[in-house]
Parts: sequence; structure tokens; C-alpha cells
Amino acid sequence: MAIEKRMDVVILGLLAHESLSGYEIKKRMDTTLQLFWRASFGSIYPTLKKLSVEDMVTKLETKENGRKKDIYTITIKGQEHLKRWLEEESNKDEIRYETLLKLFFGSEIGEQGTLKHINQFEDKIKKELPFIKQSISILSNLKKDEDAHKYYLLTAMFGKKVYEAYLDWCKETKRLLMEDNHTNKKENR
Amino acid sequence: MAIEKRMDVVILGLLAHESLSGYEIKKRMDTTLQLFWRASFGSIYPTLKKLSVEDMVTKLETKENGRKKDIYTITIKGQEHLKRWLEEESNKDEIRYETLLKLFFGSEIGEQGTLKHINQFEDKIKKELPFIKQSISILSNLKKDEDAHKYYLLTAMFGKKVYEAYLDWCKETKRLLMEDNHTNKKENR
DNA sequence: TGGCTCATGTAATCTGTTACATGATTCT
DNA sequence: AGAATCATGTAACAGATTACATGAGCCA
Repeated sequence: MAIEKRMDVVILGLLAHESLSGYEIKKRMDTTLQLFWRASFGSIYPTLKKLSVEDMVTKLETKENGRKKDIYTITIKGQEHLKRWLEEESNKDEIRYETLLKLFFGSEIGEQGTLKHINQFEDKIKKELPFIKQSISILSNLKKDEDAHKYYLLTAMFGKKVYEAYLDWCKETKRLLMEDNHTNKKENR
Repeated sequence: MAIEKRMDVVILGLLAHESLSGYEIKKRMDTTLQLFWRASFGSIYPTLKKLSVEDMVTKLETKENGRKKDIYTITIKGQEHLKRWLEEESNKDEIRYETLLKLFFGSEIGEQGTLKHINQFEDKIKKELPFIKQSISILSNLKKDEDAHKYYLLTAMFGKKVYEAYLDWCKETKRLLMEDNHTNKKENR
């Protein structure tokens, strides 16, 4: 495995804040954690079952207006497990940008193809950045209420910084490619 | 699988530039591509064999001063395969920072534990940044010689920008955590 | 009535890592 | 002589995705 997603601790981390169902956990992954951690149902439900067997969580079958739902709550043992992991040093940071890989091999498709990738990347980032900024303003107000929000804010700020660096790089890179292009044209005269 | 490493196209991309052995490919992964793409022998050799069967590459058993070595060369078919992938839009960009995940759950271990992670992260980045800068200065001089170097330079510049953004964020985040700490102390009096 | 979201789950499959095995050459 | 690097390879294993299956309630 490239880098594990440590489904056990991600789920425990979410449950440490509030009890949730598998479906709700998935929603968190698609929204709050979306920036740096995603997962599918095919890994969430089995992990929940595993955690249940290991007494890391307890399952409560509820019914909210006729609709049934399995709510999971973290146990002391689960909290300890989470804390142990949280206190370990991480050395598993990794970025994997397919865009970057394509750029690396850019000479195979030339300037035009490369520019297309950069523009696509730029568009995606520009579209996502407002959502991050919105999260930041919401979390800035909320952070006094609950300690956890302060930490959510830090990760959102990370996203903002990094995304802005991306945009910066896009601009600079495009200029660099254009310049070279211009120089080459002159030389070809 | 979270996100595929597309061993086929990475290897073809490297071979498009120069013929290499499996061992040398691994070295490229550990140095040049290290920033955003890594792989183990356990995936390189089987992929090489697969590509060979599919006529994407040809294998030449050589002997360099007594030491034998299997050099792989890309074929026309391989080049076409690579180009097809290069021209597709990528939508598989993903960062997975375990550090960030630990920060997200920071309220579970408190300020001190969180600061430790930030410092460890900062140290790692500070240690790696000089290497990126060095690559940039080398590639800046080389880029006139060979077209490919220009594109390598772009990815190195990406690394620099992002790493600098990380350091910026570390500084800001530490200040923010300290400030809050100070405020709380006053309130508790 | 049909489509969407809520809600849970599993089997097949894929992909890549880890760990091991083997052996030659070069450096100290 | 022994350690490190060069060099190739494979089997066991793990971890997660995809795709599918199922069913209930809500909205238009």
C-alpha cells in the first residue's frame, strides 16, 4: 500500500467529536475532510464493524422519524487508541499530483498541451478556493465556542495558503512558458 | 486502491527521455520524482515485464564492465500510449498529509502536542527546501540544452512555492496558537 | 409514480508494498 | 574480509475502490 488511509483513526477522530452513523462519516469525508482525506463506503462500514468488535466503539440502533440509523460512539479504549496514534510522529506525508507528473513529462506533448494542463489545474483551484475562504470565516467566528473548531481552522488555513501558492505558481509558470515561446520565435526568424 | 500510481505511464515517461534499467528507474523515483511520485521494486519490475509483453518497451541485456544490466527502451507503441495519457485531463490530484489529519484532531491532544507536530513538519520542510532550490539553479542553467529540463524546472518550482507556503503557514499557525494561549491565561486569572 | 436522498452492506478486483531470495561487483 | 551498492525478481499480504444489492422515506 502506498500510504494507508488509517480508516480506524480517522473514524475514531470524527467520533471523538460527536457520535455519528457510517453515512454521516462519509459525508464528513466528502466535505470537511475532503481537502486531504477521502474514503468510500466500502472502507467505512467494514472499519466500523472491526472497531465495534475491538470495543473501540459502541453501536446504537436508533430510529429518527421512522428512518433507522446506526449511531456509533467512541469508547474509552477507542479514545486511548486515537490518542496513541495522535502522539506518534507522522512521517507519511505525501502529495501525489497527476498534473505535476504530466508536467514533468511535458516535453513529450509540448507547450500547448502543457498549458492546457496548467489552465485546467488553475481553474479547479480557483473554483475551490472560495469554499475554503468561506470555511475560514465561519470557523473564525466559531472557534471561541468549541476548542475543536480552532483546529479545524488551522487545517483550513493550510488549504488557503497552499491553494494560493498553487495559483501563484500557475501565473509564474505560464509567464515563463510564454516568454520562452516568444524568444524562440525571435530566434527562428 | 486510493489513487493509482500509474506505473505504466511513469516508466514510459522516464524511458521517453532515455533508456534505463529497472534499477535506474527506481533511482529516478527516489531522487527526481521523489517529491510527488515514489515506487518500490515490487511494482517496477513486474510493470517492466508487462510493458515488454505489450510491446511498449524492448529489453536489451547488456554488460557494463562485467556487470549485467537489462536496459529498456520505449517503442513507438509505448510513445503513443504515453502521449494518449498525457493528453487526457487529470482529475486525480490529491494531497494526503497525515500531519494535517493529526492537526485536524488537535483538540484531542491539546496545544502542546499540536505544536510538536507543527515543529516536526517545519523541520522536515526546512531540511528539504535547500535541495529543491539547488535543483532549480541546476535546471535553470540546463534548460537551454534540452527541452525536457525546462519541464523538470517547472515541477521543481512548484515544489519550492509549495514548500515556502508550508513554512509560511507554520509560522502563522504557531503564532496563532501562542496568542490564544496567552489570551486564555489572562482570562483564567 | 418516479427519482432523489438516506442508509447499510459485501464480493470481486486491483494495485502496490513488504519481505524475502539471490548473486555479482566495488569500496575500504 | 566484510560491507555497501548494483541488479533482478517473486510471493504473501494488505488496503481500499468499484460495483452491485437492498430497502425505506421524501418530494414533485
